[in-house]
Amino acid sequence: MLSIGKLGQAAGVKVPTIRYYEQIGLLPPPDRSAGNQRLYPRAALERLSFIRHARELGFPLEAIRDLLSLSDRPDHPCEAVDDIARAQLEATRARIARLRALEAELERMLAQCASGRVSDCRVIESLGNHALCTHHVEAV
Amino acid sequence: MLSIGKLGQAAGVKVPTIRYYEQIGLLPPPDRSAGNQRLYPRAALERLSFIRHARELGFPLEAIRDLLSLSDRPDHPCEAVDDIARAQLEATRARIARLRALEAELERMLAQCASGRVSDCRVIESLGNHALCTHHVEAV
DNA sequence: TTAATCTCTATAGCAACTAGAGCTTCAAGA
DNA sequence: TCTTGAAGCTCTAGTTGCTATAGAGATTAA
Ligand SMILES: [Zn+2]
Ligand SMILES: [Zn+2]
Ligand SMILES: [Zn+2]
Ligand SMILES: [Zn+2]
Repeated sequence: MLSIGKLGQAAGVKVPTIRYYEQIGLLPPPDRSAGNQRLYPRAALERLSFIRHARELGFPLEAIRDLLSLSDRPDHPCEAVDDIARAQLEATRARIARLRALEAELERMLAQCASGRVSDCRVIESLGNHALCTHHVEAV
Repeated sequence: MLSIGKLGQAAGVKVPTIRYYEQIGLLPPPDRSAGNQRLYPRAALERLSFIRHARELGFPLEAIRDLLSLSDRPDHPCEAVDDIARAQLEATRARIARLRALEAELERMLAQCASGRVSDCRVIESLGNHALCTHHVEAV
């Protein structure tokens, strides 16, 4: 059995985060010691590592909740799992596309600035005048 | 003079957002009508458009606050302005790099899945077993 | 004049944690 | 056995950048 601190260390998750996951129902409440401290079985480490890995990949907690409950049904087809992963891939690609447009605009602004006085700064000018943008992406 | 609604429409910013910007000191409190409604001069539209454009480019509000106060000193050198923009460019590039690594890992997971049962799903397996990842990026 | 539309303040909520206060429990050394 | 310090407990509030709601008052058009 693991204390919350050991579990956190083993999974690479901070202690308050574990308690937070329990609070929102992502981790089941574990048994307690005589002194009311949480004691986790080995299985909790697997589950928490799964969550951590999915978080690193950008899955929102709601998606992770679904993935976890799907993984409890090993005999079902994995279509729903793959759908969630595909949605995450799509979201990731959309964010990349948006950020690349922002990168290009920032680069352009900086390249045009001759680094003189603020009154001549192309960065300030471009920010103030939307029309100076060659391309534009709406918020996603 | 513009009402808050007209200002919001003109700048493409929602009314509660304008009030929020005033609350956090990003926009100066405007004069009020006899009936206590906000009345904005034309200059407020410029300022708000500047903020909106910077937000679209991903600048955090704190950076925008700095940009605005720098733009009030036209005779100063624009170094500090360019520094902020460069920092934003760097942050954008870092996020892109991270997202591209995530994209690759999601692609790999999905490509390897034969779409059978959950017990054989490579997506679930990869999420559960960190060691299956070929590359990895720490959170930024 | 009356109805529709705006605007006002204040409060609460979102994601996904993080930090702190003030307390209790536990493990190891003297 | 006692003591000390780390680790644990609960609860609340803060983070970022808004958005939503409620209930009231102001303004405008027909
Ligand atoms: Zn410049
Ligand atoms: Zn632009
Ligand atoms: Zn699958
Ligand atoms: Zn991985």
